[in-house]
Amino acid sequence: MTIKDIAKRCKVGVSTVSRAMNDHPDINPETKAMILRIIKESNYVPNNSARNLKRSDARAIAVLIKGIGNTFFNQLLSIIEKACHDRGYSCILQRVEEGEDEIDVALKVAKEKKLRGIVFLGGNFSHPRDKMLQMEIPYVLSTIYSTDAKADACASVSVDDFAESYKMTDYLIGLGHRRIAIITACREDESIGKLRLMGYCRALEKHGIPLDEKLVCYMEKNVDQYSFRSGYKITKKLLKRDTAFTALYATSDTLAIGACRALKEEGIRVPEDCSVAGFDGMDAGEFYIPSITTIRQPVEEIALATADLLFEMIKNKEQPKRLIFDGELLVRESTAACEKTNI
Amino acid sequence: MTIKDIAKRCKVGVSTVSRAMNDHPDINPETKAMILRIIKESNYVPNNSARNLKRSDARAIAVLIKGIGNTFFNQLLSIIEKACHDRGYSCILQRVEEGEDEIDVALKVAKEKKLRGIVFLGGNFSHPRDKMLQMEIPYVLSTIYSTDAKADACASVSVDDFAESYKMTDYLIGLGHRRIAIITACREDESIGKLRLMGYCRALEKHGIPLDEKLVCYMEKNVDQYSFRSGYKITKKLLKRDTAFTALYATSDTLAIGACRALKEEGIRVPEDCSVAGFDGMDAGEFYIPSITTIRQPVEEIALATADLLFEMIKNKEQPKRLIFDGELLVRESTAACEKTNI
DNA sequence: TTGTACGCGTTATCAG
DNA sequence: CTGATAACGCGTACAA
Repeated sequence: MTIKDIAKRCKVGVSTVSRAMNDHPDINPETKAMILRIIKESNYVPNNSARNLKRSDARAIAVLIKGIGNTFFNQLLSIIEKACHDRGYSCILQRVEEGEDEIDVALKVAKEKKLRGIVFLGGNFSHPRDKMLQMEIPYVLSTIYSTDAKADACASVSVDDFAESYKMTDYLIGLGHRRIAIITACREDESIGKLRLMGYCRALEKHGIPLDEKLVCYMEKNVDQYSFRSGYKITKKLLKRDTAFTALYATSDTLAIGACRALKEEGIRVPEDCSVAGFDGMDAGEFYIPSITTIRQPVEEIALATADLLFEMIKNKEQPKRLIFDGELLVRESTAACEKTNI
Repeated sequence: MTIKDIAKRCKVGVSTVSRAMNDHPDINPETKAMILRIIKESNYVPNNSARNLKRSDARAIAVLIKGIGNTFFNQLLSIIEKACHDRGYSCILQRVEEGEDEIDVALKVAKEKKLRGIVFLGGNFSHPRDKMLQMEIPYVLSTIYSTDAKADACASVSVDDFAESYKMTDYLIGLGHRRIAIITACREDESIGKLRLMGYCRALEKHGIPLDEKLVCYMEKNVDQYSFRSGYKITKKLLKRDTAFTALYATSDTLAIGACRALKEEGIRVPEDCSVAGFDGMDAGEFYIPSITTIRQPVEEIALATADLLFEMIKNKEQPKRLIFDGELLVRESTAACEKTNI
């Protein structure tokens, strides 16, 4: 069943059928209606490959995700996909393995699939400039940001991870905590992980609290990074170090939940003996017992803005820009004032 | 940059280039090496659309997911995608909206994308026979199953939801519970939701416990079905009914977690005042406090078997078959012996 | 407003 | 072993 068969059945030329399908203006509305009806009856579906071959591009974008286990991305993806759908675009999901270079992957699929744009979710985003320049189609980093100075040219949508992380640390300090452990990304991180760590450091500094490296727990590289298990394991390790702390700031809600479990198993109560805070504002943290104090990222807004920005860049060739949304400190059950005055 | 350009650069015909790219036997190894080198140097990537247009099929399968929020599917997807990758197949992710008909979607994308096979995740799978017959390419239901009698013709890989649900209910009864509430799928469910409910009913029956409809909580349709929030809301409603129960069996771990939160807010302790059990064996349940007693589905095995079965059907045109894996009852902290003897 | 004919980039079938 | 050439299904100048 091809466009020719439909043309025959309708007793018209193929171009007329094509016009009917693609909402072209130059067509008699009646012929169009008739053709559309017959198409439906014959349940004919145009061959995508042939269309794309003809069209210079595929009317599609791709979302590249590094670290797909991360539930946080699912919500984003969901909304972005809908935004594409509404605009008549296809949305191709492409996962990037932990070790892979996202730009290489992007370059390849962009050519292969003739994409019009790309959204990057997750991963470290620091790449040599010449590589970035190879990217000829618009792209947006969503909920990530490169700490790289050269990165200003990148379009991105996110919260200000540095400021939000500062906010959380400041809040913990305000509760009287002085010895605050942090679970952060791997040492090599040049993205939000680093920014969140920097926010933490800055807050300590402002309050005249010296940074204790023994309280900084880096995630392992190439392991399921922001996962329950990761938070659990790291906290267990931290406890073995025998370094006192009255608060634990995990840089994601999943990590925080894993941490709570580890603390509980060692007989440490949250928040009575130790406060725990997360980041992201995921559902899981809301229903956890105790519910997790966190920074809520406005996921819907971020996702919508990501799509809007990308499509603006596609349509109007606008310059890339950096959009920043406010996070919200959600104080819940897992944090409390510091009782111990002399640690 | 097309195959022709490469041919020119290499001073050979296009067919030779094609042969080099596609590992055809009839080619001089040296020419091949040379061509491959030049391809790499020019960083040329063949146009997928053109390939697929020529090829009768796209060397791709699709995974159709209904209810993508469900974290459970992510693990499956991850493994299935890898299996595809290893076999040189593309894996296309296609989400199905809650109200959509998965077969319609499948039929459409199968044609559009010239797929070789389809995996279905989630959703109710009861469709009129003639519709099923329209599916000309192999397909496998993974972790779902149709309760429809006509469904025997479907290939499927899952646990025996009926038996596993029976197992869980039987375990709770063994702890001395008599009044066991259940959170189950929506009333219209004809898939695993119904099976799990049936397993529950059967277990009660075996032990001579009459079914109390007031203890059966159906999820709402068209709402994020197996979610934390859903479990939370339903449990709140259940508590308002003022019907006594000493155990609550939620048919997914996420539901169970939401339920625990609701119970806690009403001052009901888990497991002291009320036992809570889940289903699936997801990470979230393991790290929850209290950790959730559950039936673990062997996700990796199921995913692997799904891919194996599908590719067998694609390659050898094997008959569809039904594969069943054993679930595992994981007794954790959320369940305990029933203390109250006279309810 | 409609139809004809060409070409998009690739692979497969030939004939050399 | 290699090269020319005909499809694949569709969109679109261009002619009618």
